[in-house]
Amino acid sequence: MSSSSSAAVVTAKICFNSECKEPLPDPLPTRRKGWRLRSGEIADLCDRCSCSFEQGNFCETFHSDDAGWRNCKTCGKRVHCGCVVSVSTYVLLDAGGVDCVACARKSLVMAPNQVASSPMFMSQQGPERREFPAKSWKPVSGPFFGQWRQAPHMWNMTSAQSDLQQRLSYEFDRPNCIEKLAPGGRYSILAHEKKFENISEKPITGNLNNVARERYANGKVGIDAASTFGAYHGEGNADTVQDSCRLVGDSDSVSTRKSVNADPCSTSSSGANLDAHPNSCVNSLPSSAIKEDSSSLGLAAVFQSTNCSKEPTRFSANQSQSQADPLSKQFYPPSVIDPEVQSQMRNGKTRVDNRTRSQLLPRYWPRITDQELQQISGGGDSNSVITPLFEKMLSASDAGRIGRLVLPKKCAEAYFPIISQPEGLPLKVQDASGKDWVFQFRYWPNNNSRMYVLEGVTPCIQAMQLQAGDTVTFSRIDPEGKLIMGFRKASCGSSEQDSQAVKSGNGFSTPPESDNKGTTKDFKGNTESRNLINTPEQRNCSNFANEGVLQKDGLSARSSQGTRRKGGNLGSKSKRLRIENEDSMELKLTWEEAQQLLRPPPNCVPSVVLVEGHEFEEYEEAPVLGKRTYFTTNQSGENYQWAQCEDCSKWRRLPVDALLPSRWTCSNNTWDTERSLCSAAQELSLEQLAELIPCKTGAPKRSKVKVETDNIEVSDGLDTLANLAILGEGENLPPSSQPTTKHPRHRPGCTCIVCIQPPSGKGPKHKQSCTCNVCLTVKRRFRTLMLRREKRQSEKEAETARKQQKQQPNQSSPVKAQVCSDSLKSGLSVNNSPHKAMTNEEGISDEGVERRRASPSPLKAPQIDLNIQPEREEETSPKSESGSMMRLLQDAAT
DNA sequence: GGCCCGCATGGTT
DNA sequence: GAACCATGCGGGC
Repeated sequence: MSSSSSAAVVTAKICFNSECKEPLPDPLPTRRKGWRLRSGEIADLCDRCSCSFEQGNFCETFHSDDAGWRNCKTCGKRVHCGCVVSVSTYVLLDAGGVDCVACARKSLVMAPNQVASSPMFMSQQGPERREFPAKSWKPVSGPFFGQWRQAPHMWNMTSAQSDLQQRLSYEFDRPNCIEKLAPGGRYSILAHEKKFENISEKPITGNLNNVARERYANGKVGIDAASTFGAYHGEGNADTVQDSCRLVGDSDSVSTRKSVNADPCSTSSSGANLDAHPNSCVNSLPSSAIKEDSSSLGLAAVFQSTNCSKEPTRFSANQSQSQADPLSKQFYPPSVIDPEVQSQMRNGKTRVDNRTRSQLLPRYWPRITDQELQQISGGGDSNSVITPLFEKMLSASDAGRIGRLVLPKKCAEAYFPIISQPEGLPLKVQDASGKDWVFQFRYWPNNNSRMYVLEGVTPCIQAMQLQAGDTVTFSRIDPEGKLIMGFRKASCGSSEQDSQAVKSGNGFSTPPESDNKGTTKDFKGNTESRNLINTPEQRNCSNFANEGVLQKDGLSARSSQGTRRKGGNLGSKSKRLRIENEDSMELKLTWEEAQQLLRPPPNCVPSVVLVEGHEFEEYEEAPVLGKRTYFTTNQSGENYQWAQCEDCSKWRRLPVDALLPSRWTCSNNTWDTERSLCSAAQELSLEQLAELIPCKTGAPKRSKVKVETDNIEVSDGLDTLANLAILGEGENLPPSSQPTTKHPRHRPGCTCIVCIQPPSGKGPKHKQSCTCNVCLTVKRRFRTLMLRREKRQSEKEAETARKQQKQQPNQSSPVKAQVCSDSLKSGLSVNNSPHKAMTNEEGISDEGVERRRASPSPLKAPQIDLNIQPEREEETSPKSESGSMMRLLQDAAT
């Protein structure tokens, strides 16, 4: 970006200063300060002129006799207002006259009536306001409180200045940013001034002022880059962006238009557009440019209204290219900016952006196309300048019902108002349809840091029909400073598109942001990527979906995929999800099995307690894990159990009440001395055992193992339970014999039946007063099932009873009293019993209840038989006792 | 019991 | 190893 590259316009190798024209070495040894030419290039100056320019006395040196000198209204200092060199050293005052930039800055900072707020601020009052001493923005009263206007005295500032004001309000005043600035960063007006020292060599005419005043008079606020650009070029009364664009386009080069129109490689400062290199097309970017740190986080673009887009010069020469070139349609993180431009930006833009930018994860870099931007601001002010800020792919929790969108910290701190209180601020955000949403921007303290969230996003998320994996984008429209929220659906991205996107690799729109390494080549071959955007399918997908910045293209899909964390951030920290869906299922199943392995603690004498009339053995110690056995009944009805030797794997028949340790061998077979040695033959063949023990045949749920491998299955269950036990205590005990005082549903020390009840139903039992979840569930479930069954049984009877009731209406009351009495006897609370509730609610007649007293229902018994399985009894015989308490408890436990 | 709020936890970068 | 951030979880309503 030197004059040598535009020799047609600028005489190469001589100082650009017409007053000097000193020959320049070729090539220039170092980069020198100079102002920006209309072509976007920087005037090359000799050492002396460059030094003078840099020191700010260029005009005094070379233009002292020229017209345009004025005095600062505040300090009286002479200010040259007649040339581009000094264009950024003064500020036009509303009441006329000028202020030198130093005084302007003072007033900017000091003016008490110009306490700036975030353009997005809703609350114009309040403590948060203190955090915005920045000074150039203030709210404009009116219905659209989200719109902000530049302070009147600054209205004549350049767009870059105005943009600076905005960024100042967000960044400059942040302590951290100040801190970053401290080492020499000049993130101040002067910083921007510096940049605008490079505007153009063409002398400024009065048009600039006129333009500014006209815009002021017309109520137009802020001067965008385009108008400024036109004005700076003295192209006449560039009153609007369109005008300026046209003027620029009429007289300027394609590169100029590109710099204004399509070059996204500009900073958040509108003025950065002016800095765009004429060849700043990403295609031409050297790879080094990509690797270089950018100088700005924000990406500014002059929004071109639809009518403006009709301007032939707006898109004219560029239009086809623009449409054909996705890169020209997209906004790129500054890292793709021409390194020279970056250098320029660095000169003027401070290190804040550099640092912020470098700290921002690529996944948050905005990937908004200007197509989207146009949609964002569709119908908006054509003067608007859209600055894509950042984007974020919605996580499951973001898109969930909680309504909290977690904001990347860096992004929140860079682009949203500073908040000092966790309560934060209401933040007004406009979606692309123009609908305003108000979110609460706040934070939570988190590990000596902050976690920023937007609360209340659910309605917006739902309105946009977003879900996890979709991407929301945040942009800012200047000069209003409105926050714009767009979105991009991930669902539309097809694999084909993805592959195309991969092939095209069009810069930041496609690569997985986590992969910076790919960005270099990603900036090549973007034509293909643009075609991708314009495919009919994509157009369909890119329908604005009635408002959103909807880019259902492969780019976004890839982006979404790319942003996905390892293991995916969709559906949550997927590991947890996997545990829930897979491991926990496995755990649950093995737990069911493991319950059958529980044994009463050794050398522990139980105490007998009554639970609703039933005796339970209470052990002071938690149960231990025993060996799994299988209960069978022979033809004579005799019950016994089968256990497998740990050593020889032979099956031994044992008494039904035998309780085996976790490791049981033939030598422990005290019940059958003939088979107390592994050498002894097995009583039954494996085939016979397979028939005898159903679980060996695969009939039960998890009996997919053969007899020979059954111990493995048992071991699995043991291990599972042992692991659970290990979580709690018993480090010195072998896993299989550790007390199981911890398991998923219970607390340490729990003595509920699940923890202590052996599979046989014998041994430890829970307290009558036990209030563990399982016991309560058992009771509740029992009652519910009983009542359900009772209800069904009595429905027919109830009908008959009603008929009888009609005939004998006076008999109902005594019956009801009797029911209550029975309920009390049964140990159920009358008042709280679901029995009563259901009875009453379901309208079961008293007659029916009375009849139930005579039925074989367990409720009629004085005490509940917890061993009853009403579900099975419904299907079989009410008197069936086949169900076990353990089964019921297991059902309840699961 | 459900929802919301605020914080804690822990996986990921 | 620190920071970030997605999500879990407990308490309050």
